[in-house]
Parts: sequence; C-alpha cells; structure tokens
Amino acid sequence: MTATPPTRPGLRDVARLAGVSHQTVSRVFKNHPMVSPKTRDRVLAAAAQLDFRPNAAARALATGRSSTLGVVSFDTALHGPASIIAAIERHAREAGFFTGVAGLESAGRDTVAGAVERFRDQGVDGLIMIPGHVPPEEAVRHLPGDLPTVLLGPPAAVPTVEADHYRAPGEATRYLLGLGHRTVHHLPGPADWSEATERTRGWRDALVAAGAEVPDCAPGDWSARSGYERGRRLAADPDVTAVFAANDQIALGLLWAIHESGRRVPEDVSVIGFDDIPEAAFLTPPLTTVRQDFAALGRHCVELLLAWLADPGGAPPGRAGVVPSELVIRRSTGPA
Amino acid sequence: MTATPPTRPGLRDVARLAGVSHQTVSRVFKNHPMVSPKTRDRVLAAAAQLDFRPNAAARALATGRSSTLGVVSFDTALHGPASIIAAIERHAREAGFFTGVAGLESAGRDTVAGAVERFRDQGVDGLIMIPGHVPPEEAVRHLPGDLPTVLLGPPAAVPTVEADHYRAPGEATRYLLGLGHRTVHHLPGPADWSEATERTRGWRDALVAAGAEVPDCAPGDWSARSGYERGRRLAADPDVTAVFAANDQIALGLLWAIHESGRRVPEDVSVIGFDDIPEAAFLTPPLTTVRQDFAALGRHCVELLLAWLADPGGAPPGRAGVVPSELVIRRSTGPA
DNA sequence: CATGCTTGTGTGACCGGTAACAGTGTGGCT
DNA sequence: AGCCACACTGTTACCGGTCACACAAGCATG
Repeated sequence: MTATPPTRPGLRDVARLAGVSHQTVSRVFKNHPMVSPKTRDRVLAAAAQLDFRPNAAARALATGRSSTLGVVSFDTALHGPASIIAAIERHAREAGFFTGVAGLESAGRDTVAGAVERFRDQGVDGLIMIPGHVPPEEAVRHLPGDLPTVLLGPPAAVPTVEADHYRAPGEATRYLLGLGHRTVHHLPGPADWSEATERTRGWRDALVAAGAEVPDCAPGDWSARSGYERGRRLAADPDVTAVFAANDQIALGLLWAIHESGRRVPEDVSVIGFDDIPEAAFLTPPLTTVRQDFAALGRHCVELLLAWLADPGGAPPGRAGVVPSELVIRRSTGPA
Repeated sequence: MTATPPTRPGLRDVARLAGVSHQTVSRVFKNHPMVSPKTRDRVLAAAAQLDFRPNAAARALATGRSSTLGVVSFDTALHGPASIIAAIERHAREAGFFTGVAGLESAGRDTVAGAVERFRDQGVDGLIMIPGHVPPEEAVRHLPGDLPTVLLGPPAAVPTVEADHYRAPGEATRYLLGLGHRTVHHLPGPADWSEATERTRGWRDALVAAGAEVPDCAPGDWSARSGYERGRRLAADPDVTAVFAANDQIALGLLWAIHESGRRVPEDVSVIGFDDIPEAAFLTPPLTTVRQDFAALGRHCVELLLAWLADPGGAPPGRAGVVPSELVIRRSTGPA
C-alpha cells in the first residue's frame, strides 16, 4: 500500500529491479553491443515496468552533446522559411534530434548574434542558419568557430546548401521572350536579400544575352502589397507586356493591380512568379511560376549538418549541390 | 605560454579566479540576493574574463527544469500555425524559455502521443498543443498528467486558449444577408477540425436565426484546390450569390472558379473568407474576410503556460478569454 | 557582556547519466 | 591441466551545476 514515490525512476532503480548494475542498464539504452540478449531483455522488462525514461539533461551533461539542433531564421511565418523549417524538424526528428527555432523579426546583427548566443547557452550540437536579409558573410561573421553550422545560401566560409535562384529566373525570362515579348519587366525582392539579388541577376543576364532591353525596376519587399503598389505603375504602362516577379506574393499583388487597371492576364500582360506557393495554381489566373523545393533544401541542411556532427574531427563538409528550381507553366503567361 | 585548455570554464574556474567559492558564483548567476555587491562584481569580472557561460544541461539536471517549452502542431507550414508558433517562440524567448517544435504530418494518435513522449524525454517544462484535426478530447487523452499543458482550442480538461470561430462567422453571414442575399452558401473546412465545425455552426445558426434557407455544403479540406473544386459547382449554380469560405485559401480557389465560369465578384457572387492572410487584401478582388489575431493567440498560450509554471503547486489556470476575430470588409462582397 | 538575529559565504552531497578501468566466467588452444 | 583471449558485467569517478546546511561576522538588544 506504499504510494509510488513522486520521483521518476532512474538508471539505478531499473538496475536494482533487474538485478544488474546501473552501468549495464546504461549500456542497454545506449545500444552498446556488449550486452547479452538475456540481460538486455531483463533490463528492458524492468525499464518497461517502471516506465523508465532516460534523463536527457543528465545524458547531455555527461556526454557534452544534447542531440539538439538550432535553427536561426527570419520571418518564420512566411511560406518559404516555414516549409524549410518544417522539413528540417522532420528530418532531425527522424535522426533522433530535437529542433529549436529562433525566429528573428528585425534584421539587426545583434539579433543574429543574440540568437546564436542563446543556442550556444542551450548547448545545441549544431546550427542551421537561414539568413534572409542578413548578408551571408555578415551572418557567418557572428558564428562561433566551435559550433558546427550550415548556412542556407550562397557558398560561404561554412558549409552551405543553396537553392537555384539564378538559372531558373533566366529560364523564366527566356520563356517569356520566346513567347514573343520584346522584353520582360521585373519586380525584385528586397535588395538586401541575396535570394532577391540573385533572381534579379538571372533575369538581367538572360535579357542581356538575348539582346533585349533591360528595364529599370522599382525596389520593394516580398509582400503582396509591394507587388500591388509597384504593379500599378507597371500596369499603367502599355509597353509592359511581361513581368517576372521575385516571388508569388509580389506576383499576386501585381495580378490584382493589372486586373484593376482593366488589362487582362495573360492576354495583355504575362506574369511569372517564384516559389510556387500552394495557392499559386488557384490564383486568378493560375500563376506560372518557378517551383522551389523547400523540403529538399531543409533535408539537405540536416543531412549536411548531421554528417558533420557524426565526424567532428573531420573537415567540415563542403556544400551540397545546388537544389534545382523548376519553371511551372500555368495560365498567367501567353503570347505577346 | 600555456595553451588555453580546450574545456570550457566552469563554475569552479570562475570561483578560483575570483577568490570565492563555487557556490557564490552560482548565487551570482542565479541572481540570488544574498551576495554583496562587491563580491558580485568580482565574480562577474572573473566570469567575463574567462567567457564563462553556465551549462544548461547541468542546470537542468540539478534543478529538474529545462526552461524549454514544447509545441505540438499540425501543418506547421500553413500560415495560421506558423504565425502562432512564431508568436509563441518570440514570447517564450523574451521570458527566457527555449521553444521546441514538433510538426506532425498525419493525424494519427500515435504521432500525437509520440511527439508528446519525445518532449517528455527531452524534459520540457510545459507543452502547448495546437491540435488541428485531432479532436481536442482525443489530443488531451494522450497528455501525461504531470506535464503542464495548454491547449489551443475549445475548453477541455486542460487550460485552453480559444479563438473566436463562432461569433465572427455569424457576423459575416449576417453581413451578407444584410446586403440583400437570400441566403449564404458555405465551403467548410475538414470535418474533423473543430475550428472548421465551429465556423460552420456559426454560419448555420446565423442563417437559421434569420429564417434563411440553410444550403447543403460539400465537405473538403483547407486548401485552395479544395476551394476551387467545390467552387466550380457553386459557380455553376445561378442561385448562389454569396459564399462564406472556411478560410482564405478556400476563398481564393473559389474566386478563381467563379472568374473562370464567367461570373464576377462581387457583382454576381459575394465571397467572404477567414483568417485574413497577408495576401487577402491583394487578391483579385481584395477579399472580405474574418481576421484572426494569431499573434495574440500565441501570446496567450505562452502567458497561460508560464503563469502555471511559475506556480506549479497552484491549481492549473482556467482558460483565457476567447480571442476575438474581426470582420474585415473589402471588395469581394457587394449587394445582391 | 552574553544573546540573538541578520547577512554573507563556504562545505559537502547530490541530480542521473557516461567513461575508464577492473573484474568474472566461459571457451579454445597447446 | 594450464593458459589466454574474449565476452560480459561491475566499480568508481566525473560531468557542472544546485541544494541543504554549517559557519563567521556585524549589529541590536536584554
């Protein structure tokens, strides 16, 4: 009739019940090979009976490893980052790692450094940085040298995973040119995001290579609002017949601006976006866009980082190959 | 010329340098009041000199608290959950807590139970559940009694934070009725999400109260695709002049289905969505919708949980008040 | 001047695992 | 039989903090 003690059972409790030493129990839970099957079964039975669960903090203290990954990202509520983080979390989980996320609102270097510091204090084993508008070199500068870190972005001083932000915009531009448009206008993303500038570069280079005029483009951010506001000026200009937007939100705002101005998509103006958000296929009209494989990006980050962690002595891995992006043709594009 | 030892400095190292005991150093870092300012300064100086950082694992082991919160959620890449999680993370961080996220893909109870188990093993101090399509009672059933948990959803056996999914749909429905529509059709969310069924109930009750006919509605999910597919049937029916969609993605698909069928929004059909995603104001046309305050929801979850954690002995807090949702009128609605 | 309380500090054990090393028993080999 | 290698298991210290408690000094009080 003794009440269950309020404290959770430990290694020693299991050992006592199974009639072995605590070390043997530890071995069983570490999957150490040098345990006889018979003993292992006895230990597991005892552990199950007591509902024993190893204490993560104690293990972390003893081993110096926490089985925790940190993710530093901006605007975690946006579709891109959110999808990547979801993929990271899933793969980390499957590999037995926990994931901590730090979402940063403002871009200041203090916040990056602060988030990294917090993760260090927490004792994460590795870090994945999704730097957003912090220039990658800048983000890297705040990294402690002793914490394995993978950067989602262009090649840098640490291992990186990179999405294709250059080739696909070129392809999109050439596609529009091939449809007979004299040139292609562009609505870029924020000038301080490398993703944005790469997309712009891909667009510009394709135009130059084709001998087409390179129109000016107005600066803005990733939002639909920005697409709408800049889009109104584009829509008012009868010379504009094709536009490549730096992401789908911008394209979406542009679509409305064009519609509002009385012109039609794709009859009067063709529009291409970037990302292929799930809604893109059901916009008015369904948006031709460049699909990014967010899940693959997240997965590669985790794989790279875990490979590094598995061999801490070894040289840090280089960079994974560029994850390709793919042009998806729908109904927002047509002949000039 | 001695090389810095590769091991990180500990409490004892700081103590030695400052000429005090390790316990005094511990007190300084716990902000224990019983330390003289002079000693405190000496300790802090020594700590700064060694770049000492307290080891989280050791602290967690000794105190039994990890300063970590767990969030269990479905479809973390969707705008709603992602926004809530971002808010949770921000507020937890400001209160000195880390946040771990488990994103679940499939709805099985095993995955809920599994995620909870993982968080227990990790030693989180508390849990926030965003159950999605798991019926709240079902989700609660898998919760260990000894882990403080807050549920985002309708009142249940644990403290809850609830968004308004009932009143605002009624308001939206009455608004459309007031515009002269004979009745309002509805595109519900998944039947197994309580958010969806509550919205449907709000719509239905408003219709009944107004003496309007209650049309059948086709089951579906939260996606734009589902809105489009179901929307085509609605668009083909000339009796349909007003539709309340269970979220903005559904509304977005519906918008395209209506446009494709040659009818116009809002001249021929009025559409109202739910959530007020950032893109809603720039759809074609800008969507009248119900705004949910995701940030407030996340914040309330954290506040409730932290209050509980601060007083573990005390009775668990009840539920926070219902966070209101607000009808935002744009251009997708008009007179019949 | 002894007594008591308050404030500040030090001592040792302890949290629950893991690492290193030291046994013990069994079998094969000469 | 005697020896050794090998497989398995136990002993002890240790990770880096915190806790409970003992202790020293300073000051007011009787």
